Amino acid sequence: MNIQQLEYIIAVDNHRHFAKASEKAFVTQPTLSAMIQKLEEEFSIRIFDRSRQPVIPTSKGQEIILRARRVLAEVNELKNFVSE
Amino acid sequence: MNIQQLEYIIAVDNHRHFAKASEKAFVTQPTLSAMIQKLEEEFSIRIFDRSRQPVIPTSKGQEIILRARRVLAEVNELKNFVSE
DNA sequence: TAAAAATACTCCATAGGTATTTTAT
DNA sequence: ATAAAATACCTATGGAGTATTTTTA
Repeated sequence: MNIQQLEYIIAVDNHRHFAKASEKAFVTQPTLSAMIQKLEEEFSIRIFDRSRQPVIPTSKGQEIILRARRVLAEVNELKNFVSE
Repeated sequence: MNIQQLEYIIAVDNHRHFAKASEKAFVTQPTLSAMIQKLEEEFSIRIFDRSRQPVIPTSKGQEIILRARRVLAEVNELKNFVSE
């Protein structure tokens, strides 16, 4: 798990669209797809259901997204403190 | 910045000793040193004062360590949720 | 002078890219 | 037929190691 992967899943949750999320995250669609797949494999959990459009988080995925947001909130607090 | 770097600075804060911290973090001393240096360069901040033994955090370093602990606490909550 | 951290390399894992294929609307 | 995600493959960065040198007690 890394911070970028958490940013990627938040971007997908925000846009419900891998390609759009990848733009917002400043990476290509295959990179974002691969990183999210890697996270899902590491966790042995499906975070998003891609079998329908728009892409939607699974119920476990929703819980993970919630916690990922909390991690990133603390990361941002740290970054903000450093850049002051 | 990555999660491991935050774990490394916490390990150093806990042991006030790079070599001991590296053992606890299951990496070698040069790896831990390099990763902390990289973080300090990225932040343009000295986190630890190595000019005396035991190694001691700077005042800014203390604030960073405090926030790093909060990040890692949320990371652990996420990991615990996943492995249940 | 002994213990600790820094430096100098080498290596390899993986994050990221481009091109293309598969899948869903 | 078209838009979206997955897959295949390649590259480059950087995380991690060993060996050695500086630096501090």
